[in-house]
Amino acid sequence: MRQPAGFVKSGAAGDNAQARAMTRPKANPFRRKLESLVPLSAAAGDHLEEITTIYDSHPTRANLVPREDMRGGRLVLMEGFACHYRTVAGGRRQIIAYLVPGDSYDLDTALQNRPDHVMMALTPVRIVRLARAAVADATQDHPAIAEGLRVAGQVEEATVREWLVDIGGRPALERIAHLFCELELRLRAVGLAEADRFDMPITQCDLADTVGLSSVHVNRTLQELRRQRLITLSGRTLTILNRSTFQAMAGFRPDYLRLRETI
Amino acid sequence: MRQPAGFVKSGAAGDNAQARAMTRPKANPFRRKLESLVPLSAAAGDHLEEITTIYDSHPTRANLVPREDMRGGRLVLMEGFACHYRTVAGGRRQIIAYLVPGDSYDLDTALQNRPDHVMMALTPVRIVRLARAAVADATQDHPAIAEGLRVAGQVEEATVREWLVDIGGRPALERIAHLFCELELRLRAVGLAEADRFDMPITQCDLADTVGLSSVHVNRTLQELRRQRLITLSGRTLTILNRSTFQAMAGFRPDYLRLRETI
DNA sequence: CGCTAACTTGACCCGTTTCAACTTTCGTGG
DNA sequence: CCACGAAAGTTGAAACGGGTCAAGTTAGCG
Repeated sequence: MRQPAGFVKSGAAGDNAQARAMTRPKANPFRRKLESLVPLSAAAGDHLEEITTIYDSHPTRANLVPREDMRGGRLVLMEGFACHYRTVAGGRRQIIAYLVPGDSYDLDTALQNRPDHVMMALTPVRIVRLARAAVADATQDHPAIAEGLRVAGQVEEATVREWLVDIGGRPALERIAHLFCELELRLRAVGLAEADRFDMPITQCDLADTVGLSSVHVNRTLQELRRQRLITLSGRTLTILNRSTFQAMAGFRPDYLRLRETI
Repeated sequence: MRQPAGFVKSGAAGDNAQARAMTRPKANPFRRKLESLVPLSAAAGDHLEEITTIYDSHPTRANLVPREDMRGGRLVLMEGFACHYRTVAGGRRQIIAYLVPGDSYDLDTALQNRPDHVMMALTPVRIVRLARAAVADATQDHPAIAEGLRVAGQVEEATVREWLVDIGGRPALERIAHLFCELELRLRAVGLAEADRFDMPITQCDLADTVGLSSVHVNRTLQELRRQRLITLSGRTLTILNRSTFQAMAGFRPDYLRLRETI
């Protein structure tokens, strides 16, 4: 498999309708994300949509947030996948966090990281850059938005701890399964997963750098997950075949994501 | 080796003077901790000392913060080591963070963790419980204190990410070495390490649960570190024999601790 | 002065890595 | 539109790091 098509092409006519439904959220993902964490008034939700209409596109592997501008601002991912990683002496790379549509992060805290911390697009992405003032306005006008962003930050922290536990001592099968459980819920929260099926454009190398395994072993583990009929993975579409069994096997408990409804 | 002596005995007469100097900070560790992160006025420093005079003691393995009281308060560790861990199905345990003297954490965020998140004393400890009002007063009277606590929180987050990178893909020797480098700097910052030597009361089982190895392998790795003359470890006293070599071997770079002077 | 927690050691086993070749997929340029 | 090239995925064989089990030894504390 190869890297996903760019937006120009995928936006063109002739697309498979189902694929579009799965990758194109019906509502603004930033709004949906915060709504998944805290109750939002219609006015607050509308406000979020208004400030996230102007975005720019970047291709796979683009380095997001290299510049010093936008101090105090916030980056919002509207479409595509990105990741936050750190390089280690020896050429290794550790992915620390994924960003999926609706996720955002503070540019100030990003800028005080070491230069070996990088934010990179894993697929073609669309991002909105909110200026400090825009964030300040939104949070002052709508306390629920401030609360939502605070909770989102706490979830981020909790997620890193969860990954630490996962990588610290679970065998390969459970590690990867746990990651898939998390992605499924996060994507479902913003309307990008239905019927336990979602678009998973992450390469096996990226997965390896996430869970601390070699890409060869990730490949074999994915085959094992398929062999045991726990998932299907054709093309870029991942389906979890029996959610409760799968979650139990992975030792996954969704509490740390703080979703208001976990379905 | 056995678990460390309780405070009653260690405070009694007949102690080795050097050992006392190493385990008894000259100044208030909470003050020193925040001073190591941000400049503090004398008034702010004195204020910190004033609010941390009343503490209570707990023995090794005591579960800290079980109660629902103290909402909005803050727990400050004044003496001894503690850790934050999570248990996993299968009996495994993953230590997520260490607390050394001067470290503190917010009881609100602690209380919204799952019940399988535990804060436990690794040695006999003395802790101060600051009520919400005490924290609010201190941060309002002295903005530098608020800033210091904010930075301390950011350092905590950065430390978890650092551990993730460490555990994600470094061999045993470097994993443990990296942890020792971090502990040395954190203890030095509060005056509990001198000449690259410090009191390391963490058992090999605890180390194992921290770095994601078996205790047997931790034991062998420690022997290997000694054999290579990188450290000495007699009783509970750890000495790093050649700091710059050791840090380089461990891939350790102290930036993430945000210490004002790294020496 | 014995009990118990912590540490140590040896042998064997298994999960995972490494290396290297090969196949498939897909984007691009001719 | 096809062919080429590069990125992604797949496979096998061999080596190794680390795990497990089980039996010790040491060292503090009561």
